[in-house]
Amino acid sequence: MPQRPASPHRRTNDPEGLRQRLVDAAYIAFSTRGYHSTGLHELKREAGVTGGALSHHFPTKKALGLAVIQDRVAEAVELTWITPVKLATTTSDGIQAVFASIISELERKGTVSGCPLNNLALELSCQDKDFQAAIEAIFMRWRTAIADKLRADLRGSTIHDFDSEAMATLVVATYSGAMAMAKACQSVAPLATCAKQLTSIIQNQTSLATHLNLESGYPVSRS
Amino acid sequence: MPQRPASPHRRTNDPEGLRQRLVDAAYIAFSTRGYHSTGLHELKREAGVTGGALSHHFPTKKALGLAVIQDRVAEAVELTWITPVKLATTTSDGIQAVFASIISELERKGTVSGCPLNNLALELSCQDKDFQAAIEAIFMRWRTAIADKLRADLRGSTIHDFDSEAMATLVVATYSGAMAMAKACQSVAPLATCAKQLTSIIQNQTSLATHLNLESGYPVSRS
DNA sequence: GTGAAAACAGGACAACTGTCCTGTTTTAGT
DNA sequence: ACTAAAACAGGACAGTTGTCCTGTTTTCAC
Repeated sequence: MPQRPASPHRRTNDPEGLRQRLVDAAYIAFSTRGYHSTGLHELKREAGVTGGALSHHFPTKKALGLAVIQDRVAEAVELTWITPVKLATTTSDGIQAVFASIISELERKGTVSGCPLNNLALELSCQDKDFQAAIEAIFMRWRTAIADKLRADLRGSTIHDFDSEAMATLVVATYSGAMAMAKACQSVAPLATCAKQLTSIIQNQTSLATHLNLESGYPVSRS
Repeated sequence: MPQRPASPHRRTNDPEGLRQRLVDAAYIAFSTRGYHSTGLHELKREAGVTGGALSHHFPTKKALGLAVIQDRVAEAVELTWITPVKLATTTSDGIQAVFASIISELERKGTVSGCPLNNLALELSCQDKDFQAAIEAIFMRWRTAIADKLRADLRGSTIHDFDSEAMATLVVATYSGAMAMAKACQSVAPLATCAKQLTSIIQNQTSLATHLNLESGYPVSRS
């Protein structure tokens, strides 16, 4: 009698690869359709994995969600925001470039599914302490990176009353909210508008601070 | 034989009141726990209604969600944002008052469950066209109300290069995003920071425009 | 080679989801 | 008073949810 059945579904053990496939599929699903709207059976089908494999790598749905946040969402923020801003010549330029990149990407794919971090933040922050902590850490890192860049911009010019942390918070908040509005009206218009406003504000703010720093009553006229 | 049983659950028909109770309970549940995280059985228990009553007033969960958005969420935006801003002496004052009011309310209740409109927008916009349209309409009304107030502020002073619509978009986006950050870190700090930044920006922007409008190189010193 | 642990397969399971259905009671028109 | 419709009661229903369980296969240390 065959201990090995006729065609016993040959498989190649690849724990790392399987895990990546799972988290990838979950990241896409959670980001677009939402965490609670995505069933695990549905997810298993999309990722091409069985229940045994899923429960082996992630004993609960929460563990999978946490992995998505810490691995994929954090990475996405790093790639689309933090690195481009850090590499840009100035914060204003970096922000403008990031917005432009995201807008063109959205126009290419047709629909606005929103910022993955924001989507999961609003859905999960109040539901679980671990989710909240993981998401908060990403927001913190994001905000800090922009604040650092803003401070680097002002290196040399001795300006006192410019709050880099506050401005970084404004930038992150404005982007998040603009993306929410873009998702609500399925249009990139709010993003384009806020991008323009933000760069204008930062440039005004920094140049204004520079002028005030001259401690005289009149600004430097540029004509 | 008793056609009328011993104690046959006397009830008082009150279609309007029952509907209100249902939408109220659903508004609270959807705003805090989310649309998909709220089961209808759970909701029936909280509202104190039976399945028959629920399905009579709202044949589907979507119908209930739509009623929550159009009745309660729209009203909430009207009460907490549009009316206060409209009644304020200036847009900047109105915005500051709204933020202060919301912040103190959040501090009183201890937890940050987020902006109801934003919560439902991110959860439902991509899921259903009707939801998206209803939410988009509220965003539109919100933004337009602020833009109108900004234009009213500038009545008299002939300023050309101030885009009220863009500034209104910025205000709504910044508030939405700040509330999202506040929810993510369970702190009102982002709201307080963005409130300060916003009022500063509006005042700088309008006064700067006024100064530029003088078409001279120096601003009006106020001392 | 042998044993043990890791890596998977495949399905069972109870709990829950939203919807619907059959009755009963109240209301209102005539 | 009679009747039809509206307003509810209470539960049944099939589908789905996340989790868990028993096997089988691969890997690896010794």
